[in-house]
Amino acid sequence: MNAETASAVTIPRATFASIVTERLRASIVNGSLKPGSQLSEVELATSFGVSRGPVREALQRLVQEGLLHSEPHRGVFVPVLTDEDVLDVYVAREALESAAIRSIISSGTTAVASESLDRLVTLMEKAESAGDWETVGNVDLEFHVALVDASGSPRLKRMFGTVISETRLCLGVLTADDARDDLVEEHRLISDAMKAGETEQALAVLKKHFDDAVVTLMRRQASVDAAPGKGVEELS
Amino acid sequence: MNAETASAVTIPRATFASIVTERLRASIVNGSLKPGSQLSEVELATSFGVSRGPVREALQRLVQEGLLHSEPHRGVFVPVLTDEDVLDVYVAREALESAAIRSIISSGTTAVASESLDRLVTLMEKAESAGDWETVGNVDLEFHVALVDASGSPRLKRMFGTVISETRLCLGVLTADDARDDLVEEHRLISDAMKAGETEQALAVLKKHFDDAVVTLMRRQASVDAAPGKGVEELS
DNA sequence: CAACTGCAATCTGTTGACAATAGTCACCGG
DNA sequence: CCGGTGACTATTGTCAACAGATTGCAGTTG
Repeated sequence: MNAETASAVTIPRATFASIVTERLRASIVNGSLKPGSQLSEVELATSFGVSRGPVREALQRLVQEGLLHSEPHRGVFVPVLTDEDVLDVYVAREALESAAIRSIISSGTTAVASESLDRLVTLMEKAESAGDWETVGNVDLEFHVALVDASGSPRLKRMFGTVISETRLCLGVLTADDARDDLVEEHRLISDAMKAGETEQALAVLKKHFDDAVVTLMRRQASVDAAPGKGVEELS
Repeated sequence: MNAETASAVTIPRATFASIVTERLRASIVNGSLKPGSQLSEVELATSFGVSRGPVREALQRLVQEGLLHSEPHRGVFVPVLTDEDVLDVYVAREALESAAIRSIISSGTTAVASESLDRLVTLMEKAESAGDWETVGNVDLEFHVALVDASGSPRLKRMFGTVISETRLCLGVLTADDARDDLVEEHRLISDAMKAGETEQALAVLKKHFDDAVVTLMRRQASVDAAPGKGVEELS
């Protein structure tokens, strides 16, 4: 990460706009930028050491990705995800990933897909037995990205990129609390079902996988809401 | 069009960027801007009578919609859709619209969905009997947009917006040549199947609908390729 | 005659400043 | 005490100019 940043500063073969976009996206999904907080163009511009132009471009991109919310003449804000949003993210994921599974199996490229998928599941299992839940969470997402990648559809992949970012947004970091017993196993089941050409079986496991994730997130969100949260603008 | 321009000059209630975006989008989907051609920022700016800022913003929006292709430090181009692209667009559409159908039926909001869907099908049938193929094509797309809208999923809707734009891009204007006998009827079948709660039936018709569209587009593309086309850069 | 190197033109990327709109807040009057 | 009106401020929309990069051409050299 350091090397990338350093080379970016010295030799911006990538544009400032794309750099700012990446940095902002990372800050949003890893939680550095708290949901609900406002992002000022001038503030970001000075903090990044660039002009408003690239910042403006980056903000616009992220708004269209759904990672930021823009209120005209008010400002852009980090979105606060409601229960409906969480549900909706998983509706979108199911749509995309189901299509990917169908596409992979029907096109007969299951073998190459399973190879990378299995590798990731093995990684997950290792991280799980090591109790490294953060890695489990990251590899989890990698698995699903690899799944959609394997479909070979640029558009599925493109759309999934934004949705997976939103997933990260509402996921934060995975902790031991969120880990279900069958979280890792479900990935193995999906990969195996695909390998066996059992389309319906794979889709069923995927759906269960998402349903479980949603209830876990809902429950966590409920506990956060119940807690005397750090209201940003309540008692100012 | 004149009125819009005039009001825009005097009272820009909409921003220049959004105006340029609309105009460009229209030019792209209706074919005024030939695929493969480069769009110069300064050229567009002068032709629209605005600065490069708004033009740049408009171009960026369209790039993210998939209606334009950007090569860093090179410029933005109107994409040339290959057969794989056409296929991929319909893979993406099937993913999204299938999910929409499932979501609508399972959430029991089929009644309200069918109402607007039926209305559009009726419009299509009228246009068809009038031989107005352009209207048939437009209402066709409206039908599918309404279908995804009815799912009530903001993310499905957002993703579909870009894909439907790409569909327009590879569709151009519908002519009598492209019109299949069962084109309009299939929409009625989808709506009816949904109304009856026949999920699998609706999905099957949708798939056939897309498969037919793809072969039609492929055939047309093949004929275009075969024709001694106006190669833009071949014989310079 | 072909290939390589250097230059120039043209485009994008970026900047800083200006202008206008909308939201906010304080003040005044009823 | 409450409502309206005014100015103020923050943010966005827009512009013209500058800088960096890429492409194509021309001149030169093997």
